[in-house]
Amino acid sequence: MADLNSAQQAAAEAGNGPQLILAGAGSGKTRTIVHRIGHLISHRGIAPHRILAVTFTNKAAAELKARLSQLIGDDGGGVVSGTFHAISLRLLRRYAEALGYPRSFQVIDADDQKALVKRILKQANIASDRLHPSYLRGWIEHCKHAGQTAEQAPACDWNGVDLRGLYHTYQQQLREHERMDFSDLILNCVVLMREHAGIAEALQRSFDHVLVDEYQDTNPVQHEWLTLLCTGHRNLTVVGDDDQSIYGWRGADIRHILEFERIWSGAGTHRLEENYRSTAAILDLANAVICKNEDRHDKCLRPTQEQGVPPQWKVCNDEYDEARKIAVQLNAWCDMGYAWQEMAILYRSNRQSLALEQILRESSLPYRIVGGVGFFERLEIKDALAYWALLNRCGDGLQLLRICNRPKRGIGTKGQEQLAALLSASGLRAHEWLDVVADGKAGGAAGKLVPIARLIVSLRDEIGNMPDRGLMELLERSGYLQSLQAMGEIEAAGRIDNLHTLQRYIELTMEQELTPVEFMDRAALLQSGEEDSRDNENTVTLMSLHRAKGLEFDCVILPGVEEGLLPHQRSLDDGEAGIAEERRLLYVGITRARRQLLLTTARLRRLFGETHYPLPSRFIKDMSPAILQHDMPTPQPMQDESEAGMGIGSSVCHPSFGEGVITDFEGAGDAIRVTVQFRKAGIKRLMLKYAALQAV
DNA sequence: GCGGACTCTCTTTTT
DNA sequence: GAGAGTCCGC
Repeated sequence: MADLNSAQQAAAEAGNGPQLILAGAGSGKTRTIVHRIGHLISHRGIAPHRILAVTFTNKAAAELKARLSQLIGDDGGGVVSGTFHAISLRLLRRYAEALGYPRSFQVIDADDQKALVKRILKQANIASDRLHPSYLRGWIEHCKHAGQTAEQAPACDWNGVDLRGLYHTYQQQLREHERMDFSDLILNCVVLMREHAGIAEALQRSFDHVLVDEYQDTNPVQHEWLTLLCTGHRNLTVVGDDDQSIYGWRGADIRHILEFERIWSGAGTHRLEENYRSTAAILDLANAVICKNEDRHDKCLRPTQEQGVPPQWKVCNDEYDEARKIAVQLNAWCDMGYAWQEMAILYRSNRQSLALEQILRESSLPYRIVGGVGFFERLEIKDALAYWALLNRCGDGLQLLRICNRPKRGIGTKGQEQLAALLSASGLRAHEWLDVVADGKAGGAAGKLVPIARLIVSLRDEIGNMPDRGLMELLERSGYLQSLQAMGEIEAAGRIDNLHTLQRYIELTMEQELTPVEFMDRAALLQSGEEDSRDNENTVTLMSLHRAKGLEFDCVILPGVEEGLLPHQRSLDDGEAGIAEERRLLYVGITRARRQLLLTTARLRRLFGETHYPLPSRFIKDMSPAILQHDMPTPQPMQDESEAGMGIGSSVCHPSFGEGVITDFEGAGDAIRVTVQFRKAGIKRLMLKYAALQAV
């Protein structure tokens, strides 16, 4: 406890009952939560396995475990910790049968989920311009986040389509495939507790204390999950920062943290406002941005570090110019003695990584991109896992259909439909049915599967009880590896490389004596790169702002601080709430930085083959040049600035060119010539005297 | 059923 | 501008 300041200590030692810990960015949140767990164990005599610690990401869960082992040793002493999804899945494995699912059900990933929704719409003869698959998927997700099953969902008519009915069909199909989607993991846990008092009581009795990290990002169904679990002892400790709530689109409701004290009567509240991470200059900027938001717990980050150098804002010509300026800055930081791994580029949209990647590669700067297509989402990995699951007697129909024609075995759409029907009629699990196929007794299109079925069945005998064996042989002898070659040599080499990585991963994981089903769970829940060995490599990190939550770097660059990108175009539809969340996103980005911070804006940005002329983000206005150094060629104010209310960065309106922003000027008096970046008309240089510009 | 060429869409963030 | 979807001839 000696490591803690008084606020942290009070939070860590707080007594029973609901506790709200409002922890600003960089205020030692994880340290406090770890010490609270340590305190519960060593001072209050709570058994470690009766403490449940919930996080949102696998990375945060791993971090928590590591810090716990550091503090109390012994592998964290048996504290139960994991993401909402991982813990839910663990519970469902035990109780799935109460929901009418076999215990061996699998998780469906985003890709297969999308394909399923499409198939349902096709079967129902609904064209995508009438109801878009992604809209339906989104609507169903939305219901699930709100805790509504297909029966409880509100009736909703969309262009004459009954959405609730389709939700129902979707759930039926999932059930037929013995699959749950990500949201089901949480919702089904809640349903389990709602409908089975016995199970609910058993779960409530399993834990004495529940702690939740990043509480600002809980959605209603997660809230109910916690409520059901903590009914009785009410020992719920939540840690979070309403200013960092950035998952509204995933159903997160910021009111859970704003109104915690009302929802949980008698709750203790603790505020951690001392920031140990960033320089005072960076915190000034962060505070200036976030204090403009209205619905928030009133608090302010207090610096403990030195003043530091002022953050900078650079305006660039286009995304390539931006990337080049970024490369120059990274090199400059390197010369100052910062390591590459202490630098990060955090963007709003993953698409922004394209130009950055290109320029960084040309500049021979070491970088790595976090995010994008995850390891377990790759085509060859999904194929291989499908083979592996069938080999290890846990593969389902979706997996059989996935590999039935890879490599080509002459089974097209019709053949696959027939296979699905045959499998369903057999009443067997897909992996069991393979035995029938191998005997040549399945008939129809299954005839084409006889060789592969025989291969699998014979390999099963060979590997016996060793799930880490046989995969590569199966891929080789089935002709799968050969079929990859059709993609071209280089591409195939990369994919085969991935398959070897998978093989190593299987061997490594199987040392922990997991069952094949448990292994598949891990693959389903694990995001790529999170626990990658590449974490240790000395490279600049590129990732989305969302992914950066919870991380910190000495040097941070936030590219694309523009209208349309930050705030994002799509967020504007949500009005004030949308803008507020975008502002928090910028706040999260700023507070990732310890020492150095650079914001950039491009005057021209090409997106989807179209050219845009974005204006600087509205948030720039909240960061005065006193706290954000504007990097402009001529930083003096214009003579008539006070009179016309204009200067560099001012938004203006022109009678024919429309809206724009002043990016530069030259000359003086009547001869002032301004450079204006118009939203639609592009860059124009105009005589201020005659241009009839109006300040907006 | 397959493969090639063509068209068309769809572009925020993730467990 | 790329990836997915569709059509068509073999």
